[in-house]
Amino acid sequence: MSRWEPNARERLERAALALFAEHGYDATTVAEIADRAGLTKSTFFRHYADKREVLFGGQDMLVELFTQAIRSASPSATTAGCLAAALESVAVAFTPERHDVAEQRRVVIAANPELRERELLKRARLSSAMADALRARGTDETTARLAAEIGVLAFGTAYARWAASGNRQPFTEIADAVLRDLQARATALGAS
Amino acid sequence: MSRWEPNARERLERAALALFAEHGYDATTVAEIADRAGLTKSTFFRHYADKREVLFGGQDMLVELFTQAIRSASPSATTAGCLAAALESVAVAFTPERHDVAEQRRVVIAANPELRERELLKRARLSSAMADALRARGTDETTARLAAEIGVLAFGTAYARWAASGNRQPFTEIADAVLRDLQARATALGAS
DNA sequence: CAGGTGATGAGACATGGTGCCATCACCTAG
DNA sequence: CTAGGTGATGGCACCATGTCTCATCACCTG
Repeated sequence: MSRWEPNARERLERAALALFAEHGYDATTVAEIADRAGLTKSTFFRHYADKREVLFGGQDMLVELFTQAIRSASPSATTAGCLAAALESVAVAFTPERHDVAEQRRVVIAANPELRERELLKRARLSSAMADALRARGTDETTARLAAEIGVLAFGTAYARWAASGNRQPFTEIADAVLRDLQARATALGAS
Repeated sequence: MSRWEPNARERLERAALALFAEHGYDATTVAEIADRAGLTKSTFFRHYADKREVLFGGQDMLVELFTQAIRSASPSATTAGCLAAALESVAVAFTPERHDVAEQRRVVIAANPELRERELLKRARLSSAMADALRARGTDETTARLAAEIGVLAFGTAYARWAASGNRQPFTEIADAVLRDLQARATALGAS
């Protein structure tokens, strides 16, 4: 178990989540996280730009899934159809066996303003990437931004419901229902 | 010009904006800001929770204006009508004489990821407050959240256009056009 | 076995941010 | 006019985050 144990990132993420859940985010120092992972502060910051990032390792994959789904959608698909496809494509990241970790992570983030702020940044990046992907297939500027915002709102709502304690409903079903609801309300709102 | 010069907050905000514009946000220390304002680091942190906050002093007023406009809207007003009223009510904060400072502030924030992140937090608070105000007048949960998101998107777009160099169009006109555009797109998006 | 490569360790350093206590201006009671 | 109370400030110690540089070590390759 020397210096070259593999999976440094994974070890750091596990250690961080466990310590945050036990003592809280503020009361946990980077040195403690690194210690628990058998590493040092230096190595932590070589893997993560700051302390918050250790909880957001999977975000790049999420962005990739969203944009890939939109890029590979049929040219004749509607914008709303693209949103549905994008939401469906990320379901692979929210399998039942990841449910417990997701819930733990959700609680930790919810308890700390600094982490909620970082989550907003991640959501904004997601929205921005979706808008780019929509524009790339010819959607006009305003619709692209609006649809991306609705998509992120739907994702956030669906993720929260999926991760909430006790709810074992598949992510796809939740996301589908949320998106349909939002779409209907958008119609009513625009028509008023 | 001793210890008890008044308007400490205002002096700190001016000093901070000037230094950020000249040397950049990162290259400016809190001690330098305080020095320039004739104060000390201690006093800075007594007025602002952290270094970023010094650029977001007017946010509470913005929230107040938005929610007040929605609260005082006619019970028979549509949700979209509430958004329009809210956007119109904040125009008092964006008078021509504040244009230059706003533009300077916009540039500083745009140049720094940390500050952009904080701006997202402020927008989220705005959205949350608007959704609360809408719910308070009977709007259903989903519509309230969606409308608040659209309202903030409209505000952000309008503010950016208003503050952008050279544009001297009144805020009200810009906001109105942006909101109408978004409303039309929302209809089309929902109907697809 | 010599050298290159890449991840890690170690420690100095600046800054952000917190906490405590002393200081000073102003106000008010007596 | 003085004594004390109040509130904003200064000064300083302190810890954690985050940056930087250099040494170290494992592994691989010629």
